[in-house]
Amino acid sequence: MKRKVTLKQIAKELDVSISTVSKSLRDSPEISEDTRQKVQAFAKLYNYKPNLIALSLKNKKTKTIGIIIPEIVHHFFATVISGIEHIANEKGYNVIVCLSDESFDKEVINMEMLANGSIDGFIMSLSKETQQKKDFHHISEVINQGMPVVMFDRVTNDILCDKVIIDDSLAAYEAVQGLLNNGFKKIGLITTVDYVSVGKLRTEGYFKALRDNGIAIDENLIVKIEDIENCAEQIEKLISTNNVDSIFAVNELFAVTAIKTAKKLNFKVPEDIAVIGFTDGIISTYSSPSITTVSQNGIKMGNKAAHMLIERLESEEEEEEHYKTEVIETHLVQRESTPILK
Amino acid sequence: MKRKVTLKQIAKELDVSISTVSKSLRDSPEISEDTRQKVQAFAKLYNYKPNLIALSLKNKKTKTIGIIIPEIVHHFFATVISGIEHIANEKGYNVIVCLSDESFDKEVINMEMLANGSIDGFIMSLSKETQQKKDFHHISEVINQGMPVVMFDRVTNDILCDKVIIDDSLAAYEAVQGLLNNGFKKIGLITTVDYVSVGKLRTEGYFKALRDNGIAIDENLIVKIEDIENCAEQIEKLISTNNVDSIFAVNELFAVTAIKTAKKLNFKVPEDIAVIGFTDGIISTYSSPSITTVSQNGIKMGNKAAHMLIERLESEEEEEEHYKTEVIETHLVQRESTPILK
DNA sequence: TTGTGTGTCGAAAACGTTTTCGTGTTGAAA
DNA sequence: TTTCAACACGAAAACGTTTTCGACACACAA
Repeated sequence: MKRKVTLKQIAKELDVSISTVSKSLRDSPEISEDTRQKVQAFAKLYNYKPNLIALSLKNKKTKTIGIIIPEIVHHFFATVISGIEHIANEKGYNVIVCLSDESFDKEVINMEMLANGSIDGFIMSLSKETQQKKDFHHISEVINQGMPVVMFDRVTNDILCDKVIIDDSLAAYEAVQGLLNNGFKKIGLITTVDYVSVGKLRTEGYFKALRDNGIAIDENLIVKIEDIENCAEQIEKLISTNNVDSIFAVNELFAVTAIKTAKKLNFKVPEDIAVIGFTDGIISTYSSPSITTVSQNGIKMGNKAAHMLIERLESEEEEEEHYKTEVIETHLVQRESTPILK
Repeated sequence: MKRKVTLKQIAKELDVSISTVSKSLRDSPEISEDTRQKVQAFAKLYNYKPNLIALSLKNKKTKTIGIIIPEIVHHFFATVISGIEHIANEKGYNVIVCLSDESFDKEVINMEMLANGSIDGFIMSLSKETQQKKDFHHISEVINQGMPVVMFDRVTNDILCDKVIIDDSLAAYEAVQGLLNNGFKKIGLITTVDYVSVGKLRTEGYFKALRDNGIAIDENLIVKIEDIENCAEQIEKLISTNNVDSIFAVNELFAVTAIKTAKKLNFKVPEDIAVIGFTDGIISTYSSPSITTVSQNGIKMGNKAAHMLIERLESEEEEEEHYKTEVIETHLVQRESTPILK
């Protein structure tokens, strides 16, 4: 077993100083052709590679991006990571991933941990608990220390920083409008509890679409799901006791559960009940029938977030208070769970 | 904006030496009660936290685990990461994730990058291209430098290190045996090309089950899929031209595609064709019909891999050549795509 | 001979820690 | 008064880099 070789060892072997070795390897003109070649040959032979930790310490830059997300076993978040990683890699950055498990405490702990030198900046999406508590001190603290933060998807107005989002409300509006355009009138809504920012926004889009079309809002058609484990029961109640002609669900899981439940109750999808979901993930593609859904391009969000963060990291010093919010466009992916919508 | 405070700054403010500050914060008995309290109070006030990069350099330990996987938008790999992260977090480690995108070159580059000091050890699963080329020099090099490596799922016998796998062959055998026990005779196989280690092993399990039951192997019933994009065509050909009574697919995607294709061709699942998949992911659960499948507990694999790596990292010096291969148990999850199997 | 470059190189600081060792002061024992 | 331990603290090295600055040798011009 041969341990990694250092500048010091090379210097000793070749009987020159450490500085000479360093300069030789960086092709400094200070060094004579002779010694430079000698050093470079030796370094190559022993496969010298500079120690990145030492460089990080010296440069006060780690070339590493910290990602904090609620969970990773989740198609959307996985695609975002993929999008981030791709750009990061391209620009010579590594990516360190921490999961909050939707817990405020874990989010705080992870952020504080990473903030102590391990990374140059954050890309994050808020945990449910954080959104519920509305406590963002850990984030503002990090920003105050001069560490850039980019938030995506689950963001908050209480923090000033770069953000990447979709227009959740508009996307939901368009989906519901699509149903209305095609004659659907009793549109059920399956959504999350209000403190989940994106759930709330999508719900607002649903409201607005109904309002704009002069349709009264029927609270009986709305299901708010707190615990995903037993969402099936609530959905079954919605479908069986109200004769909805269609359903708008704020995520894939609710949508596929709605379809399975409808089929179980002997409704045909889309003939008896049309279903539109949100987030174009693996479920929507492979469900039977496949699900018409609002695409939410995680790769693009990740790409954009990484670009924004890296740009801020590499721009000459902090041009603070010039934060941008990028909106990634969405569109309706038409599949089998609805008739073709005009 | 207040930057992070260092020992040096505290020392200067309090007019003591850096060593005194360091010792005070670590409750060294060398320091008088007075100064210790004074320093600790000051440190708390300014929210001092030691710089982890400096500690890494000093201790030659980063408390970070490097993960290299082919892709992250993949339910199984995501669960493994989740499993790793959970244990890592528990033990005070961070996790840095790199994606090889199934490319040999990216795998090599990422490994070399991380090996230069950024991490203490690797957990990895081989890219397809690496398995095809059978070139593992980058891995043996890393191991040679004294950095522990734990491989999972897609492993190779050419490298000696800790491994976490399932018994792919046995699991496949049992699945196929399950079909045979229930009277199925013409069992189609949808598998990958041979160089994918797990695909090959699962194929072998299929062979062995047929052999043990005295059933001749019919090459017409076997589809090997190279490119996942157009697997539907090959599967359609399998189903339409051979009257298979059941299908064993070596992953979820093949299984769900088989079901969709069968339905398209007006076969009923499971009545006309029963389908068993591999890997209990999101697709198997939410497909219609839901898919009977071999569970492959990614969380457990991740947990185990993390435990093995951390144990090796923290055991007193290298007790080399004592590598273990852990086999995670699997079992058949019975769902709707098959009759109840005895 | 003196002075001025020029070409090569090394010493040392810096990044932020921890830890070993040395040192000065104090008090008490001899 | 001398000696010695105990106490409290500081200097410095070490981790592995990069970079600034100074130094030395040599050649060439004045």
